[in-house]
Amino acid sequence: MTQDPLLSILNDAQHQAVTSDAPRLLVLAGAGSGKTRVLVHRIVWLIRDRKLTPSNILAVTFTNKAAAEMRERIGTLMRVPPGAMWVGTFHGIAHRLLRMHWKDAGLPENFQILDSDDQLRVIKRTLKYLNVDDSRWPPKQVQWFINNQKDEGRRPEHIEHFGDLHQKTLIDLYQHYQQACTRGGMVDFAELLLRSHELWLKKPEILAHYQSRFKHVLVDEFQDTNTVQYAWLRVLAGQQGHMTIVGDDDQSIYGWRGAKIENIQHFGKDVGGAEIVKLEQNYRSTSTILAAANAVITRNPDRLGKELWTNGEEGEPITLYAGFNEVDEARFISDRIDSALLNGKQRKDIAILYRSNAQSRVLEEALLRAAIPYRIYGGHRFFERAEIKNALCYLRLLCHRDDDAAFERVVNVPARALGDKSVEKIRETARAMNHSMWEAALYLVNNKGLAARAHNALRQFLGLIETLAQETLDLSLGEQTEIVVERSGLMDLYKSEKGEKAQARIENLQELVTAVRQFEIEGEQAPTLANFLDHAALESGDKQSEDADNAVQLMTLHSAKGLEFPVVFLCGLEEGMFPSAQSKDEPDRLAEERRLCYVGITRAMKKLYLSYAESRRLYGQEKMNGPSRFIREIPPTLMDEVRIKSTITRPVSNTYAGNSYGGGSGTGFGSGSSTRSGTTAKLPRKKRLREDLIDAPYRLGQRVRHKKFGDGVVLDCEGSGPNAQIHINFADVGEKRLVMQYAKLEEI
DNA sequence: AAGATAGTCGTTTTT
DNA sequence: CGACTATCTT
Repeated sequence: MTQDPLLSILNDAQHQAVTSDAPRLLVLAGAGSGKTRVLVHRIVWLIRDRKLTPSNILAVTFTNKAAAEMRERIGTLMRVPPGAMWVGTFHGIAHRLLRMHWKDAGLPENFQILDSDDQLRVIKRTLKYLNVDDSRWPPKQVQWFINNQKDEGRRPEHIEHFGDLHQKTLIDLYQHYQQACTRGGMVDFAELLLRSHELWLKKPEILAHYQSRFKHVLVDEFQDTNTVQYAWLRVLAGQQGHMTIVGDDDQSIYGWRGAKIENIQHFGKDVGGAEIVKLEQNYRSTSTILAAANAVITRNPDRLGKELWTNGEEGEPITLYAGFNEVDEARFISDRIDSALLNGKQRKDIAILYRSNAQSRVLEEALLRAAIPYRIYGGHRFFERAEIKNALCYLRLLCHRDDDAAFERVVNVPARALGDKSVEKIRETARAMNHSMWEAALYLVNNKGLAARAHNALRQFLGLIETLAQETLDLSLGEQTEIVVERSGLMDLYKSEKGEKAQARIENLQELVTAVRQFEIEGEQAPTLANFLDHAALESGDKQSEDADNAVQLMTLHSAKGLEFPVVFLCGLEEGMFPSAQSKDEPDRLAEERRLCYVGITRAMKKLYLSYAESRRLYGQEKMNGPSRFIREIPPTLMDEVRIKSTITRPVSNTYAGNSYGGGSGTGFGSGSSTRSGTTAKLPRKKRLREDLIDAPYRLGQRVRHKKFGDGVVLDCEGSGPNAQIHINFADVGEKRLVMQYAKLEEI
């Protein structure tokens, strides 16, 4: 019994959670408490000991990454891939249901998924059509409104406007937007969920089928569920179905996008009693880090209540640094990273976390100057990049001519003399005919409804799509994509442009072909183009070379959720930054900021650094915000405050400032003239270290020794071979340019 | 039909 | 301040 691989490795709480027979189980899983393990083991236990079949189980997550991990771990533990088990994201599962029951859901068989970019375009068009002033109703806000309503399960007819013109207009826009979607057979992300919820309500026999199939529903990150998601789950589980929900109210950080922390807070009451298991033993962090996390989060009201503990070591104290300004703060961080690397830490073991993306800039510059390779999370994902979306829109048109969003996007890309007025004409005609733009375009071409130039251009475009569709009919997906990328003219378009950007676009298009081929290989039996397009829409593609490159990780606190790093720098801890200015005066929002801080602290395994800048340049103005209240909430006994006096004098130049910092906290301003940002060399923002590494005789950041100049760090390499110029920052004499063949450098 | 330029705005992100 | 957009200009 003790050798049972399923249960023997679990602690008591985990064991209880895995083997509970309660029809409603709430697992309150603290950070680093083994929640995925519990989910995975519970699923396997249900199959083995409660004789469920894989098809009786539905496991829901938020991200594709989490779903993939769970699926894989279940497979490993069961030794067979759990084929019939549904493991996926809310959206993925909703999508699957809608594909299977499209008719009952009131959708066309070939409906397309609209990503937020497409959605915004459709909304802009709707605004134009209704002649709505886009300064009073900014498209982004309209989008937010629509998605919000959908997340709350509301259709336009459910919303009251109480005679308010603004609200009335929003509802109008929602309605017309929805009509546009219907006309083009388009379904946005929120619609996937709302539709499948409506499917449950509208078709009891379908609901009954799934209720009897899914005897057990398990949900991960339950604190992030919104209203529709929760309603959908509740209806599906019904009276009979078992529910296991796993989550942590203290890690609810997505309230601003519709997540309802109440879902987890009131779950027990809501379902008429649930067994609650708390996973409080933490396997990730030192007790010092946990004590800090507990101290912060305990200030929040209305918690379900949980306190992390560990059997592990106390570890090092937390280091707190008060930067003189944001540049100084960044320099401190890059310097400490440098030492950590010297002490044998891997770059990928180190993360810098911040509240908002704008903060990454200074950090990047400091890392670049210190020649430390880094990687920034965020920005556009693979399938969202403009060139990829253009290619995808051509593919979309191939399988669905009526996809207006796709039509509009590429009808004049590459430019083929179809100006705004021609497109407007097509749009109007479509509107009048109550048909898609494709139909309208056909009509216009057949009836000579356009000026000669536009007429020819449009005819050519329509012909191109038809030809491509026919000629690639029997080809593999990969070949099809390759041909579309070529013949659409997209490849030539980017080839004619110059610069790194265009080069990257060409490479991305090539990578798209690779991605399609990969999809073909991995997918079950001969996937169709439509399958791939769904995949592209639903998985915007992590395609960011994963942890292949060993680099310091920079990301927002939100993106860091779920991850862990041996060394964490949590920076920008100032009032107004973190907690953000917009949140600090509203209790609920402040509480969410505090949870975000809790999330940040609990990412650290061994060593945590906290830092802030006494003065920060923000929007072109110097601000003195003062240290974040979150710092004060951590017991001082857990922290060491670094106060390095500016003692080292160095030659005045624009070189890296080495080990001298501006004054510590309490020191007046202006005392550290050496750290003024004006002396900072301007570094090209887009230049990433990884690209510079190619063919360089030395790795950037490589430590080298020179007979005369002593030890230094390689900053840059120009050229290769014996005449290559090596740019080195020497500890003693500052920056030097040396020629490879004479330098006689020794690697250290 | 692309390029300059004025104007705006300024958390957090997944699907 | 600087990134992004919308509008104007050539």
